[in-house]
Amino acid sequence: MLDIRREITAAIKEVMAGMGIGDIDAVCQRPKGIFHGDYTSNIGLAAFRKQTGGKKQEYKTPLDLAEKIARDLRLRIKDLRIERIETAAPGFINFWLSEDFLAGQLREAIKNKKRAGGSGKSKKEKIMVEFTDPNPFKEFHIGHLYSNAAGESICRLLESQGSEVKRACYQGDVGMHVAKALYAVLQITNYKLQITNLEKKEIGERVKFLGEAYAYGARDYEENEAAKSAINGLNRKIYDKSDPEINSLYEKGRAWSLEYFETIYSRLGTKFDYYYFESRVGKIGLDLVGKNIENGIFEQSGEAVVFRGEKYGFHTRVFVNSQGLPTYEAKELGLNWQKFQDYPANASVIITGNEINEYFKVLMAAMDRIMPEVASKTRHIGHGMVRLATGKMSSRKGNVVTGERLLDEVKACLRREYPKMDEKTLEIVAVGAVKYALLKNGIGLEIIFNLDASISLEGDSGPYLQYTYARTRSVLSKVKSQKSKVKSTIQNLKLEMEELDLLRTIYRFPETVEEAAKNFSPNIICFFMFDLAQRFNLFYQRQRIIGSENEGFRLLLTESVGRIIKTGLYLLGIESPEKM
RNA sequence: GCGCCUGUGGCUCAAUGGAUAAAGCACGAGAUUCCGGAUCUCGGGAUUGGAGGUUCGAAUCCUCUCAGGCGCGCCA
Repeated sequence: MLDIRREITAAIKEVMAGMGIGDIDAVCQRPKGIFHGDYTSNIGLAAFRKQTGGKKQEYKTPLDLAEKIARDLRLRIKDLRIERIETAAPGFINFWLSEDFLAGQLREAIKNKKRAGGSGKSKKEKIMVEFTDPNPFKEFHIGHLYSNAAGESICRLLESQGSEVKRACYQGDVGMHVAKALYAVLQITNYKLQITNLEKKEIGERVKFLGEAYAYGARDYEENEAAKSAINGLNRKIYDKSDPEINSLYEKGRAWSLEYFETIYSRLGTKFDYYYFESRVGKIGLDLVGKNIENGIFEQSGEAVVFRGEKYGFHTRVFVNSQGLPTYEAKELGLNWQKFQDYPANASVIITGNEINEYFKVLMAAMDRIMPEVASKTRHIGHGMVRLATGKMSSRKGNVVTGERLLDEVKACLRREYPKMDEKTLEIVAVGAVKYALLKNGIGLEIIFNLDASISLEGDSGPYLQYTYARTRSVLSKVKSQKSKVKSTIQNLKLEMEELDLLRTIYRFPETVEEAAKNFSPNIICFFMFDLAQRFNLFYQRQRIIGSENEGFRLLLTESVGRIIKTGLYLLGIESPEKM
C-alpha cells in the first residue's frame, strides 16, 4: 500500500514544481478515521503559505489552491486503484480507493495466513528480547504478568515482520531478597522438617511459603539491627557458596521458584530460549568492572566501586558494593555482555518497569564506555507500572496481587457467568481478558488496576474480540456444504455502507501491524482490532449474510474478518476459541 | 532541592502539528418471526490541570506555573 502513497506524493511534488512552488514538506498521510478518504494531503494549506511568501497571490484561499492542485492531479494520476480525488475545506485533498480494489484485498487477507501483517520487505534481523524477569524467592505479581504480556506481544510483532526473535528471561537468584527469605526460613526451629513436608505439597503451596518468608525477612531487616547484620552475612555466604547447609536450602528454594514460574509461562503461552541468572552474570560483571578501574571509567570510592554518571549528565551509581559484591548495575553489564556471546543479535531489547529508566541511562553510559558495540545494539523499553486503585502494592504489606490469583479470579468470574463453558475455553478467555486489559494501554504509561473493574468481558475487551471471532466461525460453519459460493465474484457488487467501512478497515491491517512492531506498541493492534470487530458486528446486525444476494462476497468478508482477528489476537499473545 | 515521566467527560483511556477531540465502562432510552444479545442503535456528559508564546492550524512544540508518580551511592 505504500506504493500508492508514494505515487500520490510524487504526483503532488510534480504539480507543485509545475506551479513554481518548490520546497514543500507536502505530505500524503492517512486520515484519522475513514471519513476523509483513504489518503489525504494538506497540500492546499502547506502551499498557501509559500504562495503568499512569493510575488503574487494567485489563489485567494487554501481551498482555491487545493482545487487547482486537485484538477492537475486528476489528470496526472493514472492509477486505477484511485477512484476519486476530492477537496475539502479548509484546504485538504482526499483520495479514495476504488471499491473493486478494496474488495480484492479480502483475498490478500486470507492468503497471508501465517505472516499476516508482514510487509515481507524488511530485512531479516536477529533480535533478543528480555522480559518478565521475576525473582526466585519472591512472588510473580501482576507487574511481571504485564511485562510478560507486553514482551511476548512485542516478540510476536517483531516476528511478524520477518525477524528471528529469541526470548530471554533474567532472574535474580542471588542478592538481598534471597538472603532475606532464607534468613526467615532459618528462624524456624525445625525448618528442615518443614521443608520436607512442603516437598510433598503442590508447587503453589511451596512458593507461597517462600513469599511469606521473604516478607518476614524484609520486615526484620528494617526493624531489627541483629537481623540486618545476619542477613548481610547470609548474603555473602549465598554468593560464595561457602556453607553447605545454606547451599542446599538455597538450591531447593531456587528450584521451587523456577518450577513455579514455568507453570505460569505455560499458561501465558511464552517459551523462553535463554535463561539468565544473576548468580552467573554477576561474576562476569565484577570482572568487567575490575578491568576498567585503571583506565578511569570506574573509580574506587571508599570500599565500593562507582561510576561517575555526572560526567554524562546523570548521577553516580555504585557498581560494586563495599563488601566486594556486584550490585544490580555490574550484574547488568555482565548480562548484556553474555547475551551477545550466546546469540549474534543485531539488536537487543530489554523490557522492564519504567521505575528503572533513570538508572538505565547511567548503565547505558557506562556500557557505552566499556563495550560500545554492545551498548549501541541495546535498547531499553520501560513499561508503565501496574498500580492498584486501592493503594501501593508491597510484599511487606501482603497486598500483592499475584499473576496467578488474577487469572484465577477472572476465570472464576467467567465460570459463574457462563456455567456451561468448558475448562479449556474458560482458561483461554480468562487469559485473553487479562492480557487485553493490560495491553490496550500505551506501553510507557502507568496502569491503574482495579481487580473488580479493570478486567472487562464486554465492550473494548479481549472476550469481545474472541466472541466476534467465534461468531464468524459460527456463520461459516453453517455454509460449509456450499463452499463454492465463497468463490463467487467480487467484481461490480453493490455494496452497503457497512461493507464498505469494513473493507476500508481490513486492508489497513498489514501496515497497522508494521507500525505496531516499529513502535513496540501492542496497543495499536488492540485499537485496530476493536474498531474492526465493531464494524463487523454492526454489519452483522444490519445485513443478512447467509441467503443474501451477495452471499458469496459476504462470506468472504466474514472469513477475512475472522482471519484478521485471529492473527491480531495471536500478535497480542491471545488465543481464539472456535466456540465460546 | 535536582532529574525523568504523567495530567484529556464520573471512571479507564485514544489521537505521525491538521478536518466535528476517538472510544469503552457507568448512566438514560430502545432493538430479537432471521446467521451467537459476551451483540447492536440512540442520548446526555470534555473551555484537553492553569497562564502565556510559536504556527495558516496546538491535546500535541516552547516558557512559566499547579498537581501526581518515579529516581537521585552501596535493594533490584
